[in-house]
Amino acid sequence: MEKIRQKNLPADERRNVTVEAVIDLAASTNPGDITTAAIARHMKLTQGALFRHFPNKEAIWQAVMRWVAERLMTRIEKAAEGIESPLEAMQAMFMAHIAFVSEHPGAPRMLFGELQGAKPTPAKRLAHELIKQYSERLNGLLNAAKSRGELPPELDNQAAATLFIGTVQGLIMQSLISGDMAQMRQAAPGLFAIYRRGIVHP
Amino acid sequence: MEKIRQKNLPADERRNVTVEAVIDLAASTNPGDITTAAIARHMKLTQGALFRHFPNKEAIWQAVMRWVAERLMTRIEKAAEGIESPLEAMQAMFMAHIAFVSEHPGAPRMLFGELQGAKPTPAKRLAHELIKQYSERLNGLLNAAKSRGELPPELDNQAAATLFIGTVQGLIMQSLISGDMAQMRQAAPGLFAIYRRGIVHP
DNA sequence: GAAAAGATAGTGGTCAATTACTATCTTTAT
DNA sequence: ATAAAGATAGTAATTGACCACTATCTTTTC
Repeated sequence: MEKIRQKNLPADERRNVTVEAVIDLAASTNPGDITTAAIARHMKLTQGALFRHFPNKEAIWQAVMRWVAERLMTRIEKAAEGIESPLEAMQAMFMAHIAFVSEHPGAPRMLFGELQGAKPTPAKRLAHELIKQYSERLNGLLNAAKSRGELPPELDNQAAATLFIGTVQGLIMQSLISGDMAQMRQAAPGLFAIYRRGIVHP
Repeated sequence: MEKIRQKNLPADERRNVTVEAVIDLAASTNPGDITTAAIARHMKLTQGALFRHFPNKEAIWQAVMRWVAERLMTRIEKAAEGIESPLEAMQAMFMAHIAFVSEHPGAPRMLFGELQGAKPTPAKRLAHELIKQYSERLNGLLNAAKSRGELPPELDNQAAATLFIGTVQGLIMQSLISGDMAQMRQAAPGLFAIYRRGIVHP
């Protein structure tokens, strides 16, 4: 009594497969150009069947953003876990972020694509929350580093946090443009080294 | 003999107006969602009339990218002109870039939007050329700074150039997200200061 | 008055979403 | 145990909205 090929997946699992299909497609397609037909084709389903599990396309996008936010944040938290030095923790977060993106190139593209949008869709709200959570985490680490004497007290937290995120975003952008994700992991340590010297010095 | 209201513009000028209309719309609309109808409406023209001046939509996008590349590069060249210190020149370029973007928020969105695309359109080729030209300019300045003793010779040019562009891109991204362009010009000096300390220090 | 620029009204194609139907799995009654 | 009944998942065809682009007629400009 073996399940060789399970054609009909339960609803929950089908939704998960859908999200992964979108992330997959986003690695090589502009998110705005991903059609429901393309998603369905990629998971070997008919286009109409998608709407048995999602009320509309926007709901799919929402599910994808939730997936990205959850996976990215837990990945970053885990990386920083148990590291006593805040500066070292920031470096670990940086590397974990880059590693996550190099495994899922579609993830940042969905995020950027959503943030570029004009009107406030539910998916965009999720993207905003992710960025906000990220910034607050960084701000906490910067303050901790200051009270431990690892960073000068006069450092502008806002600027330091913006530059951290900007460095990640910039590196991702360059890699997306060149299409070479391996290069990203290689360049990451050098970039963080420059950033670190910039915030450490008086 | 006064031209109070010239309804029918000559072809050249109409093309310029079209490009400006697209940049204008891109400030508040995802580039991929800008329709020819929206462009025409924004310049108080009927949709079909656009195709008297452009063979197709792709040609419009090409013209826009040319506009962005030309204006941005001349702006940056002018800013660095006559500054003897390469590091000071880089700072001037940084500020000029930020100023340009804050005046034309649609410009970086068109650029990013085009670079995200999968297949190689003519407009995307132009975008690539812009980035390449920019990188080479930076590389030259970094080398000049090294031979003048303003930067340590062991500095990784590739990393420094990536971080420069990344810093600009990251700042732009954050401002696009918050929708506050004034904040960008305010935050720019602090960001460049951190970057500068990062590359100067041994 | 001729050429250039614009208005009007289409065309074919693509997309998200809907509908009517079929297949497959699960539960329940005997 | 097993067949009937109900629930769940998927198919195939269609719909209406919208889009880039075109053909034809009208107005403006020199």
